[in-house]
Amino acid sequence: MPEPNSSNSPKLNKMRRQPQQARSQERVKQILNVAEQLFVEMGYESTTTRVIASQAGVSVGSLYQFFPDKEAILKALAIQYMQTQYQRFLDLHTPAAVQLPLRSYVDKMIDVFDQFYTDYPGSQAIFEQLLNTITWSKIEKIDDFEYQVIDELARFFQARKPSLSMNKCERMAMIITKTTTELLWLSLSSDQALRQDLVAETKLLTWSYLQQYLD
Amino acid sequence: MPEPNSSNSPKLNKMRRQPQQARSQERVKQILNVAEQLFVEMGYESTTTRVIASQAGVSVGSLYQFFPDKEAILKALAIQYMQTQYQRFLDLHTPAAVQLPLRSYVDKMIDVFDQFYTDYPGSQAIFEQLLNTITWSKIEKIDDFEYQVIDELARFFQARKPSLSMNKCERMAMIITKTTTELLWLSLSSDQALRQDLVAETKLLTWSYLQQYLD
DNA sequence: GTAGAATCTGAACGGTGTTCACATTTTCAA
DNA sequence: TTGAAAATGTGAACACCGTTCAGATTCTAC
Repeated sequence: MPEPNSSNSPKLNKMRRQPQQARSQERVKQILNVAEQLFVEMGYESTTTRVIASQAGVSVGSLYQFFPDKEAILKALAIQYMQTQYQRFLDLHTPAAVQLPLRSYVDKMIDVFDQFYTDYPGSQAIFEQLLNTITWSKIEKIDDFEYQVIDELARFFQARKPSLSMNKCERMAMIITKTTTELLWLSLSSDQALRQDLVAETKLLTWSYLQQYLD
Repeated sequence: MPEPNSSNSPKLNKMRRQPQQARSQERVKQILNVAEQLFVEMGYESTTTRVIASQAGVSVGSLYQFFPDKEAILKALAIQYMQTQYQRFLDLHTPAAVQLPLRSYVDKMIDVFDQFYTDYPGSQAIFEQLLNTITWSKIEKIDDFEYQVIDELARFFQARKPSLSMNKCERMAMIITKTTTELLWLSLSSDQALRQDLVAETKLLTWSYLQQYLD
């Protein structure tokens, strides 16, 4: 059977063929490392597959053995970052967090995302390139992560105030996720002074809105 | 002198050569009409300059006589929409508006933008394509419009509460502009029920935040 | 009517992402 | 150890894109 996964592997067809030998896996890492550096330095569009391959010490053909197209490389990088970002968000939601004053929780939550971008400076460029590139309709896995964040946030809201319907909680979570994401991105391309100010305003905005329902 | 405007015309170099004959002006309109339809139907990337030209009954060379590159066509369409959007926003800021209760003003302002997207359904797709395409750094004219909106809004805030510093007003305006833009875009790709809900929540969010400073 | 400027044309250019027939390397049963 | 099958690697070739430009065509004005 020369077909590893014909066309019905909904979760792992990022890669054309799963690398089965240690050598291949090392090459995939090399490609991702080189690609990230090039994407950040020169931008996605200006980075050609030929250059990625040559810098990684690999032929173009090999590159296309692991990734179905150029976009898949960018996606793979973005997904790595999104996974760690989501994990940090999950870690925040301890049972104790439900008891926190609303304002304290909001501050901590915004700080988690702000800190993530500080700890992984490359993620900003990768996310940016991804949004500018992808055809937007159907990003499959990509906004899957955003939906997970919204869902987790909604559950947290309901734990705080059980009288609210799950539907309402999801709307609130959607609003908060979208606005904070947008504002924190804006803060990333600002100088230090404006950045701190924007983070503070984001907290105030989020708290003002949530106060209308929770508390 | 075969050079109409060498390189120092900062405001009108969207077009390579200003059409001087009636025939040319008609062709430019044709190109813009055809391009808008194709961009909306098939997306910016999938629409080739060859197809735009042929559908408009024009050669590729002619197309490049009016527009320096493919992106300029998309920009020209977007700028048309942004101008009318900005005008509607300006019309809202009558002297009487300063006296309105905060909640009423917020409702009206959000409605202006929501109504704009309803009246010009094509604008959504054009804006979307633009954001996905443009290299982000330096969009010149594009976020010039956003800055004008922010500036106008900041002046309005200070007229409402003169004790606030202009700096603070600008920060508030920036926050409001970014968040409402994001949320209204989200509402556009939602079904009727969710859309109305999102517009209502956007108003609540905006009002909750502004209340902290104004009032 | 005609010189000269404006305009139009589409084959040609340089560059891109992607493929594929073939060469090379690894695996593993005999 | 061996050798054939499977996995992997290669880069010239392909299809297509945005863009240019030398030459043909049309318009303007005297």
